Amino acid sequence: MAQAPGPGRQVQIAHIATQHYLKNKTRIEIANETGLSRFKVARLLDEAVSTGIVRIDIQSPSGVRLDLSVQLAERFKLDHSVVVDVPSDDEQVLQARLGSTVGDLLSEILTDDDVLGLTSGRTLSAMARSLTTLPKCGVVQLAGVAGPIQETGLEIMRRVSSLAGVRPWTIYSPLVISDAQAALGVRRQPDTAQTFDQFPRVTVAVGAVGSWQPENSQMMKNRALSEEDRTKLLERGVVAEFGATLIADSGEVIHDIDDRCIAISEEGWRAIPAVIAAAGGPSKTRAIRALLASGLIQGLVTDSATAERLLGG
Amino acid sequence: MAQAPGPGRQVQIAHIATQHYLKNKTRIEIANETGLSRFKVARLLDEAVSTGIVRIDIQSPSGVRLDLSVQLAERFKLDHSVVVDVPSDDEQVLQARLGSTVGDLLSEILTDDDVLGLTSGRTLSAMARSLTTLPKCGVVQLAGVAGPIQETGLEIMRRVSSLAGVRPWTIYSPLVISDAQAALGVRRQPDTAQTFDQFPRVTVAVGAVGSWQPENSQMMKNRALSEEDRTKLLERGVVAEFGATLIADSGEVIHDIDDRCIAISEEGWRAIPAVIAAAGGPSKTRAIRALLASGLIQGLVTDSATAERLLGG
DNA sequence: GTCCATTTTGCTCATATGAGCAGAGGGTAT
DNA sequence: ATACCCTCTGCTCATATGAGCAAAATGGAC
Repeated sequence: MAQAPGPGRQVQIAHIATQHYLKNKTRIEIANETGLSRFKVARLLDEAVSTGIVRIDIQSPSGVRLDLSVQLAERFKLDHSVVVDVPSDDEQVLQARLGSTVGDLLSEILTDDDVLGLTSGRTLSAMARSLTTLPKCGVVQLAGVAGPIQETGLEIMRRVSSLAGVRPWTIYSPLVISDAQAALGVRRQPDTAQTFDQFPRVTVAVGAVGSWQPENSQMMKNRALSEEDRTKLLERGVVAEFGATLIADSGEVIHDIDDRCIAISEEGWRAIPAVIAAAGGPSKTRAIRALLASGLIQGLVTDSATAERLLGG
Repeated sequence: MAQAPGPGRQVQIAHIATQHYLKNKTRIEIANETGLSRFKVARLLDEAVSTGIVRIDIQSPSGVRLDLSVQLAERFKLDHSVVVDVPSDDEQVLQARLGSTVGDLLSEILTDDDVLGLTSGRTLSAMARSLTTLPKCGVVQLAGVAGPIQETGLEIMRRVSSLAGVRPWTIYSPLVISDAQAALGVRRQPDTAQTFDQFPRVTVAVGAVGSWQPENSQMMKNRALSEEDRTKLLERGVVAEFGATLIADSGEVIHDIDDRCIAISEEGWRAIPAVIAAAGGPSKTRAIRALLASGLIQGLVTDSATAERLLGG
């Protein structure tokens, strides 16, 4: 007689469920109080959940979308996943929110023993502005400045290392150089060489994501990249950049201009135990998906609309 | 360091809570998968609930307000309590809904061994109309017909006993008689006397509630009650009637016209193991409260607005 | 670097719980 | 009334869990 329970039974179930789930009584205590066996109480509690009388939800009291965060972490095998609601479509608001969230995450994760690696970008600028405290960890710049405005990237390094109370390892160079020969010259400069020497020591890294298709990337705007360069790379299937690492939809890394870039290499990324990307918005979803497919990252901080797109298909 | 958890810890808590509460993994299984101790997992699960990340609610998937039902039962020490949402203020809609609900409750409770006692009233008419099946229990009319329309009360008895497949014990009499002497005569009639003889056998009773203050009562309209009668009884503090049993706010039963009434007595009610009242609406709330205070009933079927008024103070 | 206070952690052992099963109970057909 | 099938119930025993406590860890003051 698997029919729906009548009102009396429903109230009985609700009473027992209230005692257990809301008042933390054991099944044996409830059995003693109601005259039922503990087996019967257990079955009624199971029924309370299966009929929807008891509903257990993972809520998000603090604005972090915990449900989506857990789903992303499981789907993409991430060690760190934080999804936040961002009520505005404005890209600056989004970057500010993602920046402050990844800053909060770093404050939790980092210890004095860590070495923090950073790329550049507006999301990381927002992160640097929102941070208020860091442990005394190392701070290493992982890539030259992607965009036309050098000062922004250097401001990130200045601010973060100041909070950590350490001297930063910086790169006074653009991200992309006109030719491989000149890039060799840049890498030979003592300051840059010393920073590159720090790359293997990095234990936690945070990077922004550039999108090539659709175009939303500081690197693409870099004048050392000719129109021919861009066309060729798009034809090769580039859809994302992480530092200067170029990635196709499949996750394949495309190495065509590695020798012209002043940034950590693919192998360098893969040697870092905890790599976290901070990015979101409709124009970056494809790029984020490609980055996830590359296996380069162990963490992602994004917004809920992007998370839903990533999870949906 | 009792500060709010950061985003990373919140997601960790949400992950663990998801595994336990939604995927039914034990604390030991989760400990093995995450590398944490089972004690730590237990503490994180406690924190999930205390911070509101996990929320456990008693829902009402079927229209029975289980939360209010449980609260009423606990507050007023009721064995049976069913509260339903009634979206309309119309009294007929309310009575129909309460009638069908108490019918459902009876279908659950009654067995062949029971003897069902019934008063009259529109709520019980609705109950009789909505019932589709009953066990082969006895059916006893507990009170003469309160209102001016005799046929309605008899229709309840006819229909209910037909569903039970038994011959009903009826009372062909009004509820109130002009004087005690005449009432003695009515009780001496063989059919009525035999029905009264069944009263001690009743195991489950359902009654509607009449309100005297504010006035919403079929009994008050009974022409055997003079204006002087009514005035005197109101002065004595009557606010409710149950069958013909008159009750004051305090729950005290007022016996002034017992000898003129053709109905089960207070002692008769108190001898029945399961007495259920079915009533609701703003005009009956005070009466229901008085009835609850009397200790005459072990069950109540009402609407959610009335339940909230009863619970509110 | 040391000391102290507070918080966090892992433990023992008694109690709570669940999975699978055998027996009891209920309903329907004959 | 009896037989049969399905559902429900209470059981055993291995496993899960919690309360209270001692030890370890952490952070701040000096």
